[in-house]
Amino acid sequence: MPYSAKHKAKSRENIIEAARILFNRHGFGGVTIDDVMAEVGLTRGGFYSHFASKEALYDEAVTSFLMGRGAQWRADAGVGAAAAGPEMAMNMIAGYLSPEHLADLDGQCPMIALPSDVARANPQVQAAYQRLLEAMVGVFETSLMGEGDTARPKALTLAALCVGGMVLARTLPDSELAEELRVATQATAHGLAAQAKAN
Amino acid sequence: MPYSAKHKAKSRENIIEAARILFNRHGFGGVTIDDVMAEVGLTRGGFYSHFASKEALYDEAVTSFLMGRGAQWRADAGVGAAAAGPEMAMNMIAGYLSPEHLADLDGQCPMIALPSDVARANPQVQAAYQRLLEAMVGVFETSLMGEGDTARPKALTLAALCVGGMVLARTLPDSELAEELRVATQATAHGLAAQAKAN
DNA sequence: TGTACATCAGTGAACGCGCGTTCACTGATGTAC
DNA sequence: TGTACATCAGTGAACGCGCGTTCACTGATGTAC
Repeated sequence: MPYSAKHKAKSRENIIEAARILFNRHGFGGVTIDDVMAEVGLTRGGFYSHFASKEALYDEAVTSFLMGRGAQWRADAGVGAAAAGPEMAMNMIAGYLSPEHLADLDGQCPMIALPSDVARANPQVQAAYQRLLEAMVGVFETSLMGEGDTARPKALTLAALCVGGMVLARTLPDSELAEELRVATQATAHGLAAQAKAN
Repeated sequence: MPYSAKHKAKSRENIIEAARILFNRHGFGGVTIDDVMAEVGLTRGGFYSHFASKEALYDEAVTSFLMGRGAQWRADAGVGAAAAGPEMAMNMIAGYLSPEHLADLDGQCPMIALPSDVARANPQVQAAYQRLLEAMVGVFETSLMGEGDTARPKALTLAALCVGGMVLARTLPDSELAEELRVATQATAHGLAAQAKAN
């Protein structure tokens, strides 16, 4: 048998990683198969021995964020740690609405980079996107569990604030206004997460 | 002179109106010049006697929302009325995060439909988008003026909540989750807008 | 150890289609007389 | 009032390019003997 067993799997991973970054930067329509393959040092033709179509790659790229960097974020925030509390939500908000995340075009969360693309993509891609949101909401909900009935709606609201703030900040050409928006959104989100259970 | 003076202007308006709706539904890349012209009963070739390019049309379509339906919304919310107060913000939130707006693919605010398109469009389009946001923030800020220092950041946060909630709800394939998100976001936004100045 | 071989990841030319844009032309309209 | 005319909004064929996808081929690799 030619090539080691892992050779092709490695190429596949490289392609997905390159795709995730390029899609984040330029959107689905702004990236060509050529772009992706060139990025990993391969040529156009080989693509279809790895993926059925460009859309299939898109799906994989979104999912890879959830499993990779997204999982890292959740771990950093304290998910899975023995004592889950409001500080888990606080950590997530601090990271998601951070200046670093706003500046990180390559590594950013696809929920920020791709919403209008996804709204018109096939159901598989939309499902991958929804899993991203559910993971985020899940972190908030777990973190705020002590609040009882208000935990769930508050978790959803925090997700909308995080994503909404970043989407708008990313889209605005005026970077001062973008930063003002990021700061205001972050402060409010922190406030909501820290609010006493009495609410 | 052939044709009445208003004939061409009317065609131009029709094209922009059709474009606004189609772009809202399908995004920039999902709409062709043919689609737009066919919608108003004209043919492809005539387009370029009205607009320099597809991107120029995109710009006009976003701006037309601001001037048309967007202005209507602001008036409905009470902008320009003698007594501007928190209820103006409440009205805006009620309308923006309403089930009707969520369902209205054609008439929706372009900030919801097009964020990732715009983030990669030319500066002129981005500027048009920013004016949309500034109009919305302006309404909130005016409405909350009584709060002093907190009015501005709160206005920005409310805009992020409104747009973020709708963007996510629109993107989710699970309509129950989408509705849950819309309701939670709306409730929080209402709460923030109504909060005592003491905050 | 060295050589022939089978496999298959990757190559790159070609295909086909869609779409933004151009352009020579048409025909409906209002005006001049 | 009626007719010739100039204008220009709109027509539709054609162009050119990009890009997703296909396919016959290549050559690097590990195995068999």
